[in-house]
Amino acid sequence: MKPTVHDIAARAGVSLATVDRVLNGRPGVRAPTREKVEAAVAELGFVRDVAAANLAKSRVYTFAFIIPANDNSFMIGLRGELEAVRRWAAQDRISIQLIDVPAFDAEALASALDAVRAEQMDGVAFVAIDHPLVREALERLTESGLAAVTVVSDLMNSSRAHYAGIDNLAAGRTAATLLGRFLGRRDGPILPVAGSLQVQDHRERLEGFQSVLQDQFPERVLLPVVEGGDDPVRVEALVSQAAADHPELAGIYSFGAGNRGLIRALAAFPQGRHPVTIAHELTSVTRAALLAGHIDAVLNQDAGHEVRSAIRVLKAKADGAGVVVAQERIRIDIFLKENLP
Amino acid sequence: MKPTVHDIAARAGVSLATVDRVLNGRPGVRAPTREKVEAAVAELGFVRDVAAANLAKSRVYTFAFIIPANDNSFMIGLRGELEAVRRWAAQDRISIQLIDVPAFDAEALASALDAVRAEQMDGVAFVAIDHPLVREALERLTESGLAAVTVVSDLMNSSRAHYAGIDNLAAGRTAATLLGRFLGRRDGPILPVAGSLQVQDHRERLEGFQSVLQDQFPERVLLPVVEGGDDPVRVEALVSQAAADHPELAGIYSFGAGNRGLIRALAAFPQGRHPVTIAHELTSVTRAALLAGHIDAVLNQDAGHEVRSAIRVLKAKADGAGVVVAQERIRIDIFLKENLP
DNA sequence: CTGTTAGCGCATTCAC
DNA sequence: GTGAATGCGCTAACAG
Repeated sequence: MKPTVHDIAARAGVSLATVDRVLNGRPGVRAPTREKVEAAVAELGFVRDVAAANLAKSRVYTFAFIIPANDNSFMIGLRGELEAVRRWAAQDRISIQLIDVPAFDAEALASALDAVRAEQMDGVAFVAIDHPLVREALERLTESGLAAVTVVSDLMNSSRAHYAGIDNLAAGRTAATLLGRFLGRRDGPILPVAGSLQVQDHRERLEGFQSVLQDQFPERVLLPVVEGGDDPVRVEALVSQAAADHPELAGIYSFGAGNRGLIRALAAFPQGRHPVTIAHELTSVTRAALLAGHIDAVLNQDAGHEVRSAIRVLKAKADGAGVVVAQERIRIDIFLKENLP
Repeated sequence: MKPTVHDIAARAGVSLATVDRVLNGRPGVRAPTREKVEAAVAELGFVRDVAAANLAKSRVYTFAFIIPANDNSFMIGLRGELEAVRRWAAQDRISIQLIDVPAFDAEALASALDAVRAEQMDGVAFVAIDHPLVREALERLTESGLAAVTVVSDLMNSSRAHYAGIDNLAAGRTAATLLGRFLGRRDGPILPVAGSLQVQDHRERLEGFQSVLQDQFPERVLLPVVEGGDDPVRVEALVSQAAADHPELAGIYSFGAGNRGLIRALAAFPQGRHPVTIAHELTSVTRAALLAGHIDAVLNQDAGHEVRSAIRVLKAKADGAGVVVAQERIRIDIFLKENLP
């Protein structure tokens, strides 16, 4: 049988209350007593039963998710996953509060973080924006003992406990390899379509893409990157324009949102002159395009996995427990028509 | 506050014991009393606190994993994942027993299943072999109220509660698309290398592969499949032989184990005549080969995910709870050099 | 058939 | 500083 607090108390010759004080690092125990208890814990290999502890405390974990009020399919999907996970999480006594902030608004994000700090929650997950205001708010947060994890977009060299998202540099590199190899000997330039180069993720994807292209496919011409602002209408216009300017257009790497516009532009290409296209995020739009043959591959980050991972990590931090590292690594999923879920 | 058994008892005008009897479907309650309790449960929206219940019962979930004593890297990795998950699972009061059976031995598997049944465990996960003896043992198992899930290899139209593994037909189709597109206009036949066509998984992969190849790349010649028996030595000999017989060999799809032999054979190819190669399962061998450029893509099933998924499903069944469906779907991972974890 | 009671492993008042 | 007692939500004897 696993040792309990009773066993520890007996072994150390003290009462339950004292054991509890030591275990939870509370004051009011003389050093020699504390050492006796710690020795007993080590000798018996005691590990506290978190479930029982939570029951006794009637503990409810309260986590906040700060999500940009962005209306693209990916963010909508993320919200959906969060909602779906809520009931599942409730069974584990964890309650999740969803906080909306305007998209791309560092100031709003920073004050949302401060608000969370004021509410004394157990942890917070947020889609990061790399901005001094956000960084400062994050530091304040972690200094108050709150666990913070970034989701989808990271904040390097900060005090966040974890990042639940993909390596965007690697994603760009993957796209380049796939596109280069799918194109084979087919001539023609490649058009990179960003959402916004203001965003760290997109910059990283582009950087990875360019680097592999130069390295592995040096003869391939890369057109100047265009920014669609994650807006279908603008994306459609930009792609159509590029098609007109470069009749030989052979490939497209779309690494922002607004893929609805991309698909519309692609549908206008003449048969057989269809550029090889790779896009990001599996949504109803990209899924349909993949099946229809308009898109050749989709790189995806699993929003559900990201949400669940963030919660697991937050809970582990709150319990002072460890995580299964491999389980928390978010993969760069490659979807072709054939391996669609 | 969430309602507790006390609230139900008060609302229904009965005692805790009676509530408990109804909740757990135990006999000894008159129909009208039972209905009163059920009404109270429904009205208050009561859901029982599984953690508290387990604490009261001192419940320990006991699950068995029946794994073939196969010494290929994938199975070794699977064992490793199982081991890694054990400590994590122990925190949730779940104990996992690992049972070895000789590989490809239906009779041994069937008696292992019977042994598990005799031991009154809570659930069992096993790598299935499609054989009448196994099917019968499985039926006996589930009829005794045990939950069973298949891992890696499924048993269709059986009473298993869940399959934690990939769609092998889709995997074969994915391989064909990737290989066909990577080859582009390069001439030459493709060699399919199986482990054993006795195994359902391998048959399915081949079937999917052939079907897409005929459909999408009808001009491509597919050589007769060779069976390496998951043995590196035999695989090396077979691939070398094929290379000698077909100097123009352009592609290889290896969908069994023994990839160490495949890599050795590939290393002997002259520069620039290297066939485009796709293999299964990311191991230290295939990872190194991917990085070295000997292999072009690896299709993978995440053994850690499969193990954790099997455990989650088994636990959910034992609790009579539901699962997050999307979380339990095992993806066909595509790994290129660029998106290696 | 139904109710009372004592715990599961831990945390938290309150006395001493 | 330390200890005894009570309860978290639920189950499982044992009575009645």
